[in-house]
Amino acid sequence: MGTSERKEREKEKKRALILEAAESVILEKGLDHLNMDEVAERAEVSKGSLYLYFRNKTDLVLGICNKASGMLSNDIAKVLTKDLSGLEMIYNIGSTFLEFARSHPEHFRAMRFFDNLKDTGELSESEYVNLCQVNKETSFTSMIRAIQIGMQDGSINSGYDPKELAVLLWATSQGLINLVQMDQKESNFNLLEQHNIDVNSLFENYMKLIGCGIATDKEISE
Amino acid sequence: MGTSERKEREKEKKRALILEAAESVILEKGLDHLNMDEVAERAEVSKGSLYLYFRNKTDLVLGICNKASGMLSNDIAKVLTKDLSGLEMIYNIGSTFLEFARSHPEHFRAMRFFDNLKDTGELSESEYVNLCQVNKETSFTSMIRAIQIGMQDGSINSGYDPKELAVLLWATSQGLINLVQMDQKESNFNLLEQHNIDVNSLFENYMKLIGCGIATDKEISE
DNA sequence: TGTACCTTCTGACTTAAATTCAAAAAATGA
DNA sequence: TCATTTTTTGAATTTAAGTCAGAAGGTACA
Repeated sequence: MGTSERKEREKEKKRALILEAAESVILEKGLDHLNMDEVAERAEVSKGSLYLYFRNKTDLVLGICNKASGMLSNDIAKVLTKDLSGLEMIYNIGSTFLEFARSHPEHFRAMRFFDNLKDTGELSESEYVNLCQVNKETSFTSMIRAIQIGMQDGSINSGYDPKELAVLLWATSQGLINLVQMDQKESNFNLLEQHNIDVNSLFENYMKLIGCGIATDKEISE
Repeated sequence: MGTSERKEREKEKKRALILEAAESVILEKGLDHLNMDEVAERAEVSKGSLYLYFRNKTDLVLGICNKASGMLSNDIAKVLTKDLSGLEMIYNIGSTFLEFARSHPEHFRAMRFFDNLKDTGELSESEYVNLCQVNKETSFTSMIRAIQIGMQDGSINSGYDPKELAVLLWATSQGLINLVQMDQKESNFNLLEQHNIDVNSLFENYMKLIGCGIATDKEISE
């Protein structure tokens, strides 16, 4: 009867609508001022309806994390299509990551929210958990790919296990970006500002530091 | 009349008592199941009293963060008293950091809570904010010191700005430790486990990666 | 010792926000 | 058109933080 398919589609559309409403709240007020009443109001549905489309608030935020991590993993995947050496790809992925966090800070925060949930072990039964995880894995796989390419083309030192190196790059760049993001909010006391450190120079030095560690000797001398 | 001093001391004692109660809840149930009723019960005071000693829940958690960051900064300061090269000190500080996070995961989480507050810009008017920040600065300063020592004794490449390098090391090791901590909680999907990566080997490789970047050539050849 | 005053403590109350659910409204299909 | 199913609603519930008027306990001085 085909009706059910249409309904399914409409349901998805509405779900997307609610997500957009939630995003708009987040962009305006920040993730930790997200509240269900306001989402309902902006999405022009009743509060009760939200819960027909999302299991709970966490589920809703994970929905946003899913969009966010999807965007990021796309951006990262694009790097692999460029005509670059593996090492350059790694640099590029790093910039992409940083650029994403700077231009979508609240989305980036939603991704951290997901990580935090994992950290506390309370992942709930959100269907988005798997989607988020897949997005993350996808980005991560791109990273591994770039490293493998670099090992093949001789731009990256083959002495490391590609996966392990990918984890290292992932974790360290995440740490760096978190710090940068934290420092953007003004406060009476923040590392970068206080020590007069420029983000771009910091990032370059990160690349240099990492670069020294992973590039082949040939590459370094250039 | 001296009474007020005694009272002040007693007030501090009680404050510490409440903090301990809160810590015990956190150790048992995790930071995000901390609730004021339970703290009151364990500290054997009324709920209202909590608010005589702490402005609000955030203030209480920052009190714990203060303890935590104090412990960590002490541990780190100790490294500087050892008879080591600057580069070895940096390694040591890294291990100290990792070790701290592994043995006091909830305290470490409380420190992240502080960072998160800074991130969202809502530091409230907790008196602990400054204390936490000072602790952090202290650790950070130890790091700078170690780097300077290393540049003097020739174990660390002088090509970097010590502060900037310290920020890099700080941020990247934080990122790495966050990842490790996340992965400790079991979940159906986590990077390290899934890719069969051992934490110790990961950490060693981090040191190696970083080491290549910051050590002097002389040092590397050894 | 009694009493006025001050400080600290208490727990019932208020508030805010997430979540539920019985009943209303809308859609479906014979 | 009308019975049945699906979807929506918003008032009610729940939970946990935070408040505050009054109780309890101290202190000082006659």
